[in-house]
Amino acid sequence: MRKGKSRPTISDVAREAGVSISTVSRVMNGTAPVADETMQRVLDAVAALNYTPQAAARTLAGRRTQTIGLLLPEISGGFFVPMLRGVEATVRAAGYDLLIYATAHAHSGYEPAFKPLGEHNTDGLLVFAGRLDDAEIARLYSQDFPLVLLHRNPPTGLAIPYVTFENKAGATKAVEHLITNHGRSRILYLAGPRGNEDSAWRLAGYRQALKNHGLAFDSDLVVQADFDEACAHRVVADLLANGVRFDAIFAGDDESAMGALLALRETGKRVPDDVSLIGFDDILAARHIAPPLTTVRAPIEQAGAEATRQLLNVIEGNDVTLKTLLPTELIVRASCGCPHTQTHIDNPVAVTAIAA
Amino acid sequence: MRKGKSRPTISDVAREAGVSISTVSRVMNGTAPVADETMQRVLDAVAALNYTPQAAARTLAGRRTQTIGLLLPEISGGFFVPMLRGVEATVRAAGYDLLIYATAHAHSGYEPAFKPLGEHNTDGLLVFAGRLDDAEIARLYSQDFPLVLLHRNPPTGLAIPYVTFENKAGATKAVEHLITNHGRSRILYLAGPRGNEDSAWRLAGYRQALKNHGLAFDSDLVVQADFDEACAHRVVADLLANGVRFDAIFAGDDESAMGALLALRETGKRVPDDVSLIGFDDILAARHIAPPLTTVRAPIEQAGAEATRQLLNVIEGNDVTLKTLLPTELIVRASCGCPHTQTHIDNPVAVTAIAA
DNA sequence: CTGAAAGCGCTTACAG
DNA sequence: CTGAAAGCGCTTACAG
Repeated sequence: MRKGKSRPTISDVAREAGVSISTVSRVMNGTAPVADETMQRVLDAVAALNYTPQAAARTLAGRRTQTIGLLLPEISGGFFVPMLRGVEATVRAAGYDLLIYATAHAHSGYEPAFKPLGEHNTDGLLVFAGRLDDAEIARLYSQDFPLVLLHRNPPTGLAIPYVTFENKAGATKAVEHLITNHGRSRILYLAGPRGNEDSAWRLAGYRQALKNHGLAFDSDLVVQADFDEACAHRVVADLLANGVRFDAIFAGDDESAMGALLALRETGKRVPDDVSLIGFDDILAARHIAPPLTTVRAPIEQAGAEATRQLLNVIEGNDVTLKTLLPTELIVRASCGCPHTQTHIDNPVAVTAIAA
Repeated sequence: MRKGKSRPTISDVAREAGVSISTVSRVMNGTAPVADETMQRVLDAVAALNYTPQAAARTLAGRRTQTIGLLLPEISGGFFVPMLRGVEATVRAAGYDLLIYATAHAHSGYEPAFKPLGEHNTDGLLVFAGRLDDAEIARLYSQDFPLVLLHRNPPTGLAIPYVTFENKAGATKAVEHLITNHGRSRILYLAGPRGNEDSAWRLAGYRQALKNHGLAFDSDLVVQADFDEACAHRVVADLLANGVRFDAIFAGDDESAMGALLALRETGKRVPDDVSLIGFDDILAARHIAPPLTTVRAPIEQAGAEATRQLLNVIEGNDVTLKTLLPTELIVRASCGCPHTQTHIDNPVAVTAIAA
């Protein structure tokens, strides 16, 4: 808006068509029956003036923004992209707009005057993990403001829908593969950021696998790598320098797996001969690195789409699924030690059940 | 908005503070002097009621949306992510909101009722390449609607700012490196999508390099790979199957370079021994593939940021730079045939000037 | 420094 | 099927 040879309004269209603005509104929205001939006159006027209703006026009068907000910690990497795509496509398909706010720049000196996304500019909010504290979530919830959480549980007592992956099962499969198929026993776990629920469940799966096979849990083999390549690189290099011994790495996500791979290579360790490596997520890059990364595939884009669908259900008063756990599956490539000749793009080998 | 125990409005705050709504508006916006004591009362009321001004009402009354729209062909890959991040950060830093519309799903049966992004819901639009046809661009321009183009020239005669890379210079450097340092002479060029201006300039740079070194241009060595990994994979595989001979590939972007690499590997060609490979962009994955990809680094994130800055200039009536060409530089890794021991993450070797 | 009033461009009962 | 009118929650001259 602003500037410009002042845009046509609903009144201009009404005048041009010789009807009231109520009628124009009705044909624009299909909100009540209109005589064919009248409708045609309005449509012609709309076309002649190139009229588009102004969003703010519709929102104010109609009490709905028709937009959904997405609160993200950042825009980057193999994870947020498919998630964002899943959200965007679903939002659009439902006829809503998408407002996004990412805060990689949270500490860049910029402080927004008001909350960037909220009741004042959206009909509902998709909140990624730790992007909103419990108090604010509780406040919005108490106002009946539609919310869906991604990759975190709601604060206790609040019936807010959330969607995440089958993290524990996926992690268990991965670690059991390392133990059973490759005889590994000293397996490093590269954890995500402190407080990250996905990482906590993956750790639980890791411990479950050890237990299933009678291996002791050694807390020295759990180190924090923040789901970050550079951090994982540093951490694994340190471990190696300090002589910590391990024969496999289960990385909490693929980004940290890639950092670990670099550190191993720099230290002269061979993957998978000396150290087996498995990641989590199956980001695009996973199949392109050398060796191709064995990893637990997580349906990231679907998570974004499903969360959006639930949010739309809340907004539109439909039935809601409070808890959605999306399945994961082990994708076996070469970094674990399995033979891997497959280089074709679209045909990863999926192993859903692990042979004993 | 919607639902909820009806949110507090400016009138509620005014009543609570014992002032008029004009005064509340003034302290919310700092738009006129207000007595200290009055201001404090208002601030207290705002805090007590947890008041946030409603965006739609501000827009309608103030005639500005305070939001910027971004029109994208898709959300994916190594390219759109950094661009989106550059845009988002800059938009936020200026106190605007960001509305994004991506159309990977253009043909998914969904047809928006109105234009998704435009004068009705944004103060200005960032338009990626072919996302808007010339007619619509001309119409918006004729309405004085703020626009900035990314990776395309404005239609002739229209003074619309645009930002892109120094594509030709970068391509020339890359191809000359292949010729001079590695003695290559039959160099394949993997072009981008039809009509893509970046690709056209990269082709121009490729031809320039051939010319500089007295090599003939062979149109058989220019094939379209759509800046797409799968497409490049297929196209290069076909060429190889048909016995087309070449000793190097200059890929129009890194994604197609990765596809080419797969095809070469499947056919038993060694990179770089049999075929040298250079890409364009320097996406994150470039350094992780094997061999690490030599490529022309393009400042993608800065392009997004700079375009946003120019758009803000237009919106706010400041001076504008009509044409912004961001510099590129050759990043030498191993896929071209150069020795490459560097595996550290943050230290690619930059070659700005090519030794003769 | 402060308030009353008009107006931004729509939607939605309410009448007919 | 159609129109007149109220109202959504703000901003911004205009007066004082």
